[in-house]
Amino acid sequence: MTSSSSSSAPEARSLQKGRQTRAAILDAALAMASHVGLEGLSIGALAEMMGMSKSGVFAHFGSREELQISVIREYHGRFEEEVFFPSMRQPRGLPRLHELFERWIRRVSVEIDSGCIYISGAVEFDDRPGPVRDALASMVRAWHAALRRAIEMAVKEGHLRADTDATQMLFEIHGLILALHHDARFLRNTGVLDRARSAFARVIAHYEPRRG
Amino acid sequence: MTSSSSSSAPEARSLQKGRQTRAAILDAALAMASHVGLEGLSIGALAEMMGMSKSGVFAHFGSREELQISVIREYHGRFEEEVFFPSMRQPRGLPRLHELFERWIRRVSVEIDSGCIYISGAVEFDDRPGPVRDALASMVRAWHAALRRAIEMAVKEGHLRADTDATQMLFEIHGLILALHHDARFLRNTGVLDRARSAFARVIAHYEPRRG
DNA sequence: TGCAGAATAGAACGACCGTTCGATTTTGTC
DNA sequence: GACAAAATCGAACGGTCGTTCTATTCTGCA
Repeated sequence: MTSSSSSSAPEARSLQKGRQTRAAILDAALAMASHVGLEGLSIGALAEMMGMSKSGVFAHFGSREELQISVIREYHGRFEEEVFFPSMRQPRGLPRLHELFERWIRRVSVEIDSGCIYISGAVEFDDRPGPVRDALASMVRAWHAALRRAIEMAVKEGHLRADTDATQMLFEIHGLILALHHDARFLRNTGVLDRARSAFARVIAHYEPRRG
Repeated sequence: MTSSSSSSAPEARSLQKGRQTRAAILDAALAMASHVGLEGLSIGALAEMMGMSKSGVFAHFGSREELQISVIREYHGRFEEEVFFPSMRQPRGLPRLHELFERWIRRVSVEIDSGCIYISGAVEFDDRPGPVRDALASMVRAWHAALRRAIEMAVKEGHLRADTDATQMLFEIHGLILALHHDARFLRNTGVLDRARSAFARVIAHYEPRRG
């Protein structure tokens, strides 16, 4: 990989080799799942994609179900890192809420290779109880709770009306994301990003304190 | 099979037997697909559910893909019959639009055994070109076009502002349906039907002519 | 450098998949 | 009731699936 210096010692040795390949597998699995869904994940196909044997891949997870859950956790981590954490650097209230939404819609519609597993997974595991569904649901709920807190903060800051129903507002905003995902990814409509943005502005405006 | 009267003539003979069983299979397939998705449809499982052989089921469709498309068409027909046609009996404009929405949200959230294939299929076939996706997309688009017409009629009737962007409004309403589907079926939240209703009322109010 | 243990390969398993084909049963018609 | 056609069955096919084993290779530490 690299020829730096005379020392042949592996540069990145802080992790065992296993952790590294596990991370690489997870990376491929995430890309795969965003295309064919969590249920479409196949250890064989993953192995071929990685250039290793099925059992080699399998050994890192112990079961297909555990692989699916690991993929969900991985997605959750990236989602936090790309959407949640950066938005926390914005001031409380509307600025932060706006940043959350903007990063969210980009994540959902723009990054082509990384379709939203929260959304596709929700549909796939509608009617299928089990640990995968539980993991998925708990993370979606965590994300929704974070959004609700951001809304409630905006209320406390006086950016939104005091009688704002945060859950109701979240419901409406979430709907915009889902419509964006649907129209952009399935119908392949153009201009939907701006539709989502202007609808978001309307929702915000409705919950803003009476002005003028 | 039956001992009624001296005539052994089959009571319901207007259809060949084949059509009847095909319809019965389609019925079971629709129920199955709404639980496990169009991709989860399995001819073997369907055969067992019907009490017949795999090849017997298979012969009615010729391929799995054709079965999936038939299921989509069947769903489309039912959707028209339960949502679209009855709503056309309402007067043009807001009454009709309201009826369309009300029947739509019931279809999506209430009828447990008949989850919306439009929604689950859209996610499943996000990234999978082919005839199944095409069939699904064309029917979703037809349904959206019908809704857009209903909105435009409401504009013409003077129930909505003349400068209403019908596509934008449709986007927002569709989002409410998707949020309802998500929260009701995946998160199993309660009270979401009323959330959708009140959000719908808000959307309508926003596009209504300035009053007072 | 050697050695324990981790990592990977490879083959095999039973199960299910969609599909094909020929045999068999059932149906509708004269 | 006979006969052609339609409907259904049953077995088999090649393929993929997740999973389990037993070897083998590689890695990291003494």
